[in-house]
Amino acid sequence: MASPAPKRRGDARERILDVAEVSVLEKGFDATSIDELIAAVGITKSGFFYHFRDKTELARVLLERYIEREGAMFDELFARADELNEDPLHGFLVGLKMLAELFADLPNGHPGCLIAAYCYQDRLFDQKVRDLNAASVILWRKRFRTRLDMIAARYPPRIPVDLDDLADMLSAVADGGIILSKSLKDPRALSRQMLLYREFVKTVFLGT
Amino acid sequence: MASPAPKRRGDARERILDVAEVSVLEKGFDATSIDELIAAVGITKSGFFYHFRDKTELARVLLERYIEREGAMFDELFARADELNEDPLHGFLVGLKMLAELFADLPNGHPGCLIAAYCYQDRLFDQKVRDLNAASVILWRKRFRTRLDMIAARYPPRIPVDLDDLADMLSAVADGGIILSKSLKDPRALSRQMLLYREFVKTVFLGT
DNA sequence: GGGTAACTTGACCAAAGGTGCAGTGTGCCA
DNA sequence: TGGCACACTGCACCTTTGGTCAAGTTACCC
Repeated sequence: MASPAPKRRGDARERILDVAEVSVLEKGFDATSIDELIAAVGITKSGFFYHFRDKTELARVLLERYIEREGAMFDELFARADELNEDPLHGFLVGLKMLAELFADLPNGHPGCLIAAYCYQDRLFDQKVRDLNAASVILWRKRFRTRLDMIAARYPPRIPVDLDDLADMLSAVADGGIILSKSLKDPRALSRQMLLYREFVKTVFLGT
Repeated sequence: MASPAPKRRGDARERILDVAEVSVLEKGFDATSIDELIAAVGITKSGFFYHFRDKTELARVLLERYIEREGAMFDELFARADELNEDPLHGFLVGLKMLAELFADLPNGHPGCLIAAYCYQDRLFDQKVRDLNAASVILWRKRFRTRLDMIAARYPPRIPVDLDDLADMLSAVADGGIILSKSLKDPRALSRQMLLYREFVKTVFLGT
């Protein structure tokens, strides 16, 4: 077990979010009770409502934090991969391999994608949260589409694919791979799917 | 709106399952209240507990029904595709195209995959349900792996891929595509991802 | 030493899952 | 025609959970 809730004053809000995120990914948002969160964090119910107007606000803040954090992580990873490579294709391929290794090294498997969890609990959230969700998917598409454009400029695609779709496919394979890994309780499944996507990208731009 | 719950005697159980499935895919299992289900079906709470020991049993029966129904649907679709083609590769490619068209023609988009929904609510269910979930993923793998083996026997792969992984990728792209479609509220995203997977399969066995 | 952020205490409410059990109407089989 | 079983209804009651309200306390910063 982890340390027994040291009750550091002042960071309760962040700790609520940490505990809530794990719980939402394991049980869903509705099943994540406020009582459970405050017990884990070591505050009272009133303390919770001091930080969040209601459970809806928790959902929104949770998603905002997730989008920002994961976006930064991906940007950083692919920026590092680019530093090691002049060529945009090889930079992307190295990035995908690093991503696969990162996923493979998670000891308990990937904890899950909040975007995916939320879209299967759509009706629980308000329009603001749903819009945030959709916007983040578009953001992922743009993120990778930019890279694919740079690659396509140097390596004309050997297979006719829409680059928006190919960009979306990274998200799809990640989300699908997480579901495989979670269902099978096999952390490696996600990593293997990422490498398969990498193989596809390689083939699109370099051929067989 | 649909017809106003005709209250046909004797089929309440099946109608509970129908309503529950939609609700679970939109709100999650915990947020799907028994009160809501019995109101939609037009029976009492006691009526519900006559059919299901508890909510856990509803979850199990729901998943069993889903696995059986979707499995039969896929088998039928690919069997039809095979009838039109002597060649296993072309049969599979035709099947994938039919699948993409099927997805594109769903007026309100794909309702969602219960396997995916359940794996993001894992801790809500008992071991029996979790095992059922994992077994169904293995079953999907076997289903497509058998086809890929027949294809590989005639068309040696041009790209080094593990055929189990390539079989799993269909599930992954389907689940990931559903998440894309749901998040973006764009029913076509799933269909496009399916066609991209089809392009990959084609390239693996035929080259560029 | 005063103010404010970050909480606590405790009372209360409605909705939801769940239990227990007696009763009822409808169709089918002998 | 009788009777039995299936598919429910009706009602009383319990606990947990989200949420509200008002008033008080504690630590830290200026």
